[in-house]
Amino acid sequence: MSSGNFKHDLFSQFARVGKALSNGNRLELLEFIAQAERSVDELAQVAGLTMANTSQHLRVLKQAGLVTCRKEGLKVYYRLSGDDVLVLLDALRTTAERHLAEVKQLVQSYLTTRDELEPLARQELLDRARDGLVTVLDVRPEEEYAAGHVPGAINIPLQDLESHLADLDPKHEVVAYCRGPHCILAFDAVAKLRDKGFKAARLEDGFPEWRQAGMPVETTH
Amino acid sequence: MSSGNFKHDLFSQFARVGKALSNGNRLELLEFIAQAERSVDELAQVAGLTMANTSQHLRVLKQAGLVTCRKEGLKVYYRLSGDDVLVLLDALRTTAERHLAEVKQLVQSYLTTRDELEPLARQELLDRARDGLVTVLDVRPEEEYAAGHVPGAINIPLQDLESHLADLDPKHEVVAYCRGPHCILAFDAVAKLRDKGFKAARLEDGFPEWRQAGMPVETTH
DNA sequence: TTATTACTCAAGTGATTACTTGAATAGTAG
DNA sequence: CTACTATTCAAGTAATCACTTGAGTAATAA
Repeated sequence: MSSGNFKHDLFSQFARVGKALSNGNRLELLEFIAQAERSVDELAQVAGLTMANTSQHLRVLKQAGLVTCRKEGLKVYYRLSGDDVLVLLDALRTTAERHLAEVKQLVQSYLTTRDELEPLARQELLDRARDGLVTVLDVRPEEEYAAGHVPGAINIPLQDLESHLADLDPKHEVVAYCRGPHCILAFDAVAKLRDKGFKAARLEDGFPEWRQAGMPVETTH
Repeated sequence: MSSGNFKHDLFSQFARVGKALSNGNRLELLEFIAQAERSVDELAQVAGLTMANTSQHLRVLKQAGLVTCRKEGLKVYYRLSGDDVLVLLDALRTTAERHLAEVKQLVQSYLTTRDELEPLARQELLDRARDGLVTVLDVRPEEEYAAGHVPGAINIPLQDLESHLADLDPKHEVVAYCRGPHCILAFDAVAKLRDKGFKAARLEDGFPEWRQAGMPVETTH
């Protein structure tokens, strides 16, 4: 009978996945990997970690089965090992947001100082874009945009926004999006645009969620 | 601009939830709490931990926003803080099962030694039960059964199964279920029944998943 | 009142984790 | 071949974690 070992072993295995999610830097790496395949030094740079440290975090994620990697030339590219990992990350964010007062407050205070407009829902964005009422703005880096973006969206990475304001029609409302509901790129973009007199809003969440929801996706060939 | 702190703080908060999921004992407690409200010593007993240790684990789960508690008389009852926690646990299990060879192997070897029959899907169970073709057997303890069970299911806790075999119709197939896809009660029950010559199978997962899927639920008044 | 129960808190210990530093490996370029 | 780049490995340290022990706190019972 017993089976106490089976149970114990099983929960220990589940805990390995939990452990992989138990560190802020690893979660940041995961969110970044969720956008597209990433090399180790890209990841190290964006998360502000050393190569060695990043490599170790990636090893943990890999051993937990959350990411896989392939080697191409000198570089090693990491990606999520499946869509279920996106679901898991989303569940984690959702739970954190619903039950942790600290997260609510953090997002709240950031939103009110940066973005007084309510974020826009996905379907609403598609409708307004189809009617030519809004300009959809993808503020992610070029490679991410190329890997897949919201149909009709134009790509101006955040750091280029200031010098490309002329490309935008001041009469149209601008809807910015980036990597996810907690990616700060879109917040910053909206802040900058509103500062320059544009009417700007954020998409309710980011591109991975858009794709996940089964909305249409355009790629650059 | 900056906002590096916002991002960092946000991921740290998310990691708090991950940390809560990073220990096997805590996951076991969570799965047990997912069934119904539980007192601390019930939880300590089932997980084989000391009271103090259990209490500390529960504090971690509470601070991560995964459970809440209420005091009634001497006892403190813990429960999940929302359905989104069930979703999170399910995502964790799913990811672990899909990507961790160890889990696959563990479940596989356990299934093949204990349960040669394939588990039964939810809707299929309802259909067959409605037609009177199967006996649905809830092998969880009485209190859990009372808190909610599959309509028409009879309750025989695992330890009473041997002495209550006469209550079961040998002509009917028996479908057993318990707390979840990895709860060992149903495995053991099926093993015992098949040992006694019954035709027995497991429900594909357990009662929380049944409830979660919006299937009908019966309670004992 | 004292005793008992159910639980939490606090201090201590060994194990694990995150990160750093420096060396090792593998693939590419000259 | 050597030089260089991207990555991993290995060793060390400070911080954190899991668990134990023993004391402390409410709520109930005698």
